[in-house]
Amino acid sequence: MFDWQDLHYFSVLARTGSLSAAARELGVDHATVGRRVAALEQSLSLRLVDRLPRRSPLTAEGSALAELAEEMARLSQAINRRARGLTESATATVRISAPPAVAARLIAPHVVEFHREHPDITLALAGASHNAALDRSEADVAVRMTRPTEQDLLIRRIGALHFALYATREQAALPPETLAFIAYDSTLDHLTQQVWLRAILAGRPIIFQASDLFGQQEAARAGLGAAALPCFMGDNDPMLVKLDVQEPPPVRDIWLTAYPDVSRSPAMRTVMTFLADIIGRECPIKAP
Amino acid sequence: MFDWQDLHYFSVLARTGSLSAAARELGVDHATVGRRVAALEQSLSLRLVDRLPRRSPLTAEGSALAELAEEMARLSQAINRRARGLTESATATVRISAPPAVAARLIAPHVVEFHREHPDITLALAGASHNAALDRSEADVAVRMTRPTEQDLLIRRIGALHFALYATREQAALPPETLAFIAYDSTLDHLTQQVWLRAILAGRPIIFQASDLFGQQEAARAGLGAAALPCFMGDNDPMLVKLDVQEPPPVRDIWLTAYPDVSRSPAMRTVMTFLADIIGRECPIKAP
DNA sequence: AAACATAGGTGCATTATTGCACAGATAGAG
DNA sequence: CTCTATCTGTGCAATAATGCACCTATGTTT
Repeated sequence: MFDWQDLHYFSVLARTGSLSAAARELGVDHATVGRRVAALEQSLSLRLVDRLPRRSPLTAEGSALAELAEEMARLSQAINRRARGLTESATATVRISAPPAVAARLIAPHVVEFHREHPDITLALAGASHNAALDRSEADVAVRMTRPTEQDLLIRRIGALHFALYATREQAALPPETLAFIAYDSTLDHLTQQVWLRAILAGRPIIFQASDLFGQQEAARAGLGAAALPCFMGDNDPMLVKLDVQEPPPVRDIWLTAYPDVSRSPAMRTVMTFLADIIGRECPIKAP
Repeated sequence: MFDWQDLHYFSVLARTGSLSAAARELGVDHATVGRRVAALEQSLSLRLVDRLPRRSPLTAEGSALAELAEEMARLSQAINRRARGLTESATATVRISAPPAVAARLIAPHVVEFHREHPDITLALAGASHNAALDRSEADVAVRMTRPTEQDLLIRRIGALHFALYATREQAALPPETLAFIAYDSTLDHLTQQVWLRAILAGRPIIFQASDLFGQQEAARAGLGAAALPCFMGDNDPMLVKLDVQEPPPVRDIWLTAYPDVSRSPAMRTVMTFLADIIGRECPIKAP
């Protein structure tokens, strides 16, 4: 089988009429075009080109083959177009990584309206406790509760997450000194809201430990005790009320991060705008 | 534009399912196939293949492009077939080499009827004193008066060339001891018919030496003397008559020779049959 | 469970291809 | 007719591609 690239060079020679013109279009030396076409002739055992001092007209055989070569050229252009279409539709699947609660309660509820406005963009939302590695393409864009430290990332502050203490009405009506508490397990003692909760215990017990906010919320709804929840969870739960606490509750910045070259694509811009909007509305940076 | 040969390698990978299988079919190293497909992916900005430890399945995008690549492959096979067809019609010009007299007087007069029967085959007839080098493609087929010695040639005896002494009627009517003779020059003393002629001189002179049979025939027609000519020349010349000679005239075999692979082509078979027929009719192996 | 065969990735030496510079030829302009 | 610009072919140095050997991983066979 002949080298398909030799045929490519021949097809351009056939269309342009000279080695030099073909070379200019292909971005190679005229000698290379000459050698490639000669290699094709040898491979096919056929004279495709009459070699004159200043011209290289096609032979009759060359003209016959040029038609098929032209068809190959059209196919290769179709492949390029198809590839571009696939590339564009490939970036129209945007993968988001966010802390589980943020993913499930802050972002997921708004995906319906996003999809209605942008049916051509598919969102893939992953609730992840760990920071997704953008450098390994684990996600295209990430929502983080701590400011990313990587140098080459695009980083934008999009919101402020307020926490508060929540319990059922019955639990809230009890004498404060009889309250019991719901918290994370001790592996997460470093979290800002966990530090705050331990600070307000005042000798009162943590009677339930859960590994995520969902479990804490469910236990609080069941009347087990009081839990430190993000306001977007507590405020939107009709069974829970906010408890007053002397110590001011913590606030954590919400960050959006992605690689700059990826974030330039239209689909990515659209998704990043969407995330900034809903998080900005639910967790505004400036207190209302 | 991507390298078309990269696409070729990808099309074989797509069809065979593995780098190793593609490499075997293409006759290259599996590493080369891997690199070529990677180059294609880079050029198209697309992931075509999932790289697993023992497999390289196509991605969805890869499958989509594989269809177009397969179409390119079919076209390239059509190009090969078309090229072979053109090559075969190119060999429909058959080049014949024969001794000059055989070419001009034995073969050339019959080319008209050959062409009428085979308008698609072009004959190129060369009268050559030296043996055309078939190994250097100086001719496709040769008529020889000596048996070729090359090992790998196809060799066939197609006729017997009879010689005789010819002169005009006036010369033939003279007393035999007064005859003068026409011969080749001394560089051709080794020829069978020249040896025979010198043997029948009986002291009579060679008064004219020519380098070819045409010159000898023209001198004989002019009444200069007697010449040893092939019968197909002498018998077909109304101005010449055959002279009786006691010593039996020589006979030389006529050989047809060509390379076997070339002689298998239909055009070559047709031409070789034509040569064997006309030479067999004019110079039969068995005396009539 | 162990051994064997095969697949894919990678570094490096070898081989092939390419670009560059130059020469010869030709067509067009002055 | 002469000069200029451009085209094509070729030798050689530089660059790129390939094959080879080796390593790791996996599936199959014993």
